Amino acid sequence: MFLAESCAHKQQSGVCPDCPVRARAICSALAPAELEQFASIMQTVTLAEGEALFNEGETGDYLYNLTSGAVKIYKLLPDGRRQMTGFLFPGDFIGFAVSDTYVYSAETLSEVTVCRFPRTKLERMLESYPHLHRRLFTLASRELATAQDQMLLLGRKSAKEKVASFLLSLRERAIQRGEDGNPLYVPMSRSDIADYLGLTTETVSRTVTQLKTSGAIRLLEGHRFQIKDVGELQLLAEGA
Amino acid sequence: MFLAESCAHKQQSGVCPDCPVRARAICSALAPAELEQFASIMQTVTLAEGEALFNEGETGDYLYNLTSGAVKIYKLLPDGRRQMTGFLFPGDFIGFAVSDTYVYSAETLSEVTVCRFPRTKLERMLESYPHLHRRLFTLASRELATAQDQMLLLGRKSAKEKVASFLLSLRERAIQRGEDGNPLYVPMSRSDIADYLGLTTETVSRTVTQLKTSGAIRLLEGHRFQIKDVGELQLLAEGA
DNA sequence: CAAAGGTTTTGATGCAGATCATGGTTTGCC
DNA sequence: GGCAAACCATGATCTGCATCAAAACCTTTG
Repeated sequence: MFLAESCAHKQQSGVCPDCPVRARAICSALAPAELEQFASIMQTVTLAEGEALFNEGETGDYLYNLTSGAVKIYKLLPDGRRQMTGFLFPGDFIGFAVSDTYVYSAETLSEVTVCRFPRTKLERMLESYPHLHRRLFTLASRELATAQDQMLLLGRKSAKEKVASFLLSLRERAIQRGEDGNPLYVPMSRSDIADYLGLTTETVSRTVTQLKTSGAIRLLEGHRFQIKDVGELQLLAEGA
Repeated sequence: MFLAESCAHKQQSGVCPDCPVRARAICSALAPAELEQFASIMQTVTLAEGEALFNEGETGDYLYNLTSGAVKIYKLLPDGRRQMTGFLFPGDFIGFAVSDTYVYSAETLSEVTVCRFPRTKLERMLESYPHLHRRLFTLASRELATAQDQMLLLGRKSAKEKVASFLLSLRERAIQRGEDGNPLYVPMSRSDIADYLGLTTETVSRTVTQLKTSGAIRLLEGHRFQIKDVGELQLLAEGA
């Protein structure tokens, strides 16, 4: 059991354009014949901007792997207050359910394509490939670490620090996906960002204007941010 | 491969008093002979209140399983602001490192005993028991779900909602460990609670007083809270 | 291209919780 | 017993961000 010949991967996450199962996390650990097995239970689905993949509380029938576009996941309070818990990009998994229902809602930020796996079938199949759980564990641990960073941000950072940290972490992830991250594509609205950072749209807007005025960033056409001074942002992100 | 005869578990987490390896998450999936293997690389360590298990940034040489007492884990900003990312109780694992260094600090809240596993040895051994990764994945997924709840709390709840939610979740976990959860043992200081909830000690103190005055709770001797009205707290926790 | 509806920006005002300050209580230590 | 060091509670004041309001801008559609 080692890397499939058909597809020499350097990363454990991301999108693999060649394999029938597009997720590096899975396909880099399987032989071509095994891959076919997984591909056989999977469907490729395309969704328009603003569509829901699923809502919190629904039975978690499917697990998704995002292959293009971006997705937001969030939780709601009964009175409608919303907290984004993450933004997902190509290569990310969506909808691993601890219980039998989804614990958050997921909605597209752009047109997206996903690989959709029926949960029970997938879990049954995973039984036969126990080493894949190691990959999944690694992915979950990594997500947990970023969740902890986000707690630090939400609990202890100022508005300016939050926005600076947000832009830097988006950039970081873009770079990890192999993009150059500058200009940075920011597909989410002010209100999405606000709900991610525990702020209001007004405060996000004001803070972005401040960063623009101070010369750290510049807004370009089509949801793109040019980061003019990374060092400046890094200072702002941790309090300067 | 099924449950070890020596030890019939109902839960996937918690402390197993009978097994050499005290963690249910591990021992419930292993045969007695396999258990011995794990026990052979493990040390049982006792720590006094206020001692550090490790600090953020240090090389992650050990993984711990808590068998008695309580532990706090937290992250710091350069200027000393602190965010608690979790409180850990018997049965919980501490120190799974994504990178080769710890991504948070861990410190005891009381006298604790832990099982200490050298990380590289443990990882080498886990290679031979791939099905254990499934357990670990489940544990990590569960932690991720509580991290998301905590993000909702930090980003979108008021001080009163935060404190009420905190008490309820402590109670919940005490019950899951088999305690009755009322009166509730709260081993952490006001300042620890504040740093967990993204508040100041003063605000925590005032809010607790409010809950006391409104009759929802009562303070007892020895860090114990009597919860007089669970329903009231549940209403407060989500905004009422 | 005008009307309509959404999103972003900007300004004025308000307030929840931070900050600052003080005293009380408990704990440990010489 | 006395003194320092934590911890907790509570009052007075301040402030960063929320809220409220409205204008500017952008997108869609008839």
